[in-house]
Amino acid sequence: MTPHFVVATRPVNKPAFTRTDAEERRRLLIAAATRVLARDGASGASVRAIAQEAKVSPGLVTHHFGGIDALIAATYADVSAAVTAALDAAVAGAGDDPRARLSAYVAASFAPPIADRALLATWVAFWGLVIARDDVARLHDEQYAHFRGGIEGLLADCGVPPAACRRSAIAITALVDGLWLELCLSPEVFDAAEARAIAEAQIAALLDHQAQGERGEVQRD
Amino acid sequence: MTPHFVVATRPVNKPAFTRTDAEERRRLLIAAATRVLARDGASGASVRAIAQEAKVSPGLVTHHFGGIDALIAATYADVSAAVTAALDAAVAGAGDDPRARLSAYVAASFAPPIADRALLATWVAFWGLVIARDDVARLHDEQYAHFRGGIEGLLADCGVPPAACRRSAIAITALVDGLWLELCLSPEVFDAAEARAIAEAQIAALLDHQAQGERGEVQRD
DNA sequence: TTGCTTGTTGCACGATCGTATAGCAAGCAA
DNA sequence: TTGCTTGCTATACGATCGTGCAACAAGCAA
Repeated sequence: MTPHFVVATRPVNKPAFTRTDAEERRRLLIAAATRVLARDGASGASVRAIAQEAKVSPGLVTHHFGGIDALIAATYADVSAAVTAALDAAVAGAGDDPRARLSAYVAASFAPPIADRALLATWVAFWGLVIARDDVARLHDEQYAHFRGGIEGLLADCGVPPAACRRSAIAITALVDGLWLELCLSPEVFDAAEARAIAEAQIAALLDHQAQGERGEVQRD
Repeated sequence: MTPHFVVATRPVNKPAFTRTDAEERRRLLIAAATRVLARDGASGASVRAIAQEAKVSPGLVTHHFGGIDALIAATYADVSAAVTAALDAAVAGAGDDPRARLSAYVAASFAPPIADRALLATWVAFWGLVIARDDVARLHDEQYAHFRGGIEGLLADCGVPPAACRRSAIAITALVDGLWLELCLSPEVFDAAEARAIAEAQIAALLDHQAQGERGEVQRD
């Protein structure tokens, strides 16, 4: 017996969906992709999962981004910008003392929202794309150059001679990245405070060593 | 018109496949998984791709490992062991001077087969699993503890006081890992020789700084 | 109220995923 | 040669993947 009426699946006066400005919708999809990437990792970030997280139809991803790859790349750019903003804000709020600004940068690297297992999942997914795709590799190179440039500036303000800035910045970037990675992967080995102390000790050693080198007391390498 | 005979797809006297000892076959599958992981990354490491690389039927993966996850975990253990062996061999071949042994460790970290884009792809895939799965996370913790323990021993031989060994080892591990990661991700920014020089300069600064601290000249942190 | 623009839905398509299983056959033992 | 053990193949299954497309409808303009 077929019913002669259709059961309403929603209140008749409530819209089935809300139209949104294209750019705003893109932002919402990027935000959803960020959450899914953080929660389920790279393998879980499918078109359907992201669309469900954003409470929209899967077709919208193709419509606004042309494909899942472009959405992931846009998410990479967005997360990178958020990390940069968090680090810049920490440095800007540290006052005028160059050494304090450098310490603020390091401290922010090991504090939320940067030192976060969810952010690590996002970053690992991106590294996978950096290896596999040239366009994402270019995004990474730009971001890394930007990070290193920021450290170089902070080091120059601390009195590091220009000739040593580049290698010192690479060293500190690598140190912070390595500590950040292990802090997120195995939080029980050391905590954020110890990561910060380790980084500070290394930076102090680096600056002292360079100052001695300038005075001619020690000359290695 | 159906032919009255069947076309032979292979010489009648040649075996269609060769039987192999179970343990040996497991090794061959792990080797194939390593190659696929390095070539195509985590997303390309499917059962079918690995089986094709090993020139066997896909069913063999399930038969010998019970599932793709166990094969990937076994591959992780195998690659970790290979890295450990390469580092140990470099240290063992460096003679008796403690400082030279530490330098050999660092140099090996930035040379083949360790500093290799293919190995990075494998490692990134593993990190994704470390985040998603507890059993792989335990594998990682064991490996990291092993690496750090090795550095701690080398540092102790270099005269670093026991109380400082732990944090110094974490610092050097993070520094080398960070340099290794960026060296593999963006080989055009700096090369292996510069990575080695940067790491050596940091280690020199660390050891000098600690020696000064012991003599009471400087006391920070 | 009417019409138009376009953001959005919902479904279908082929490809590929991991896994289970029935049966074949390689190679050793007798 | 015969028989047996078991490594191995081949196939099928359901689930899920990314994408394309036609129709729908929300919301503004007139």
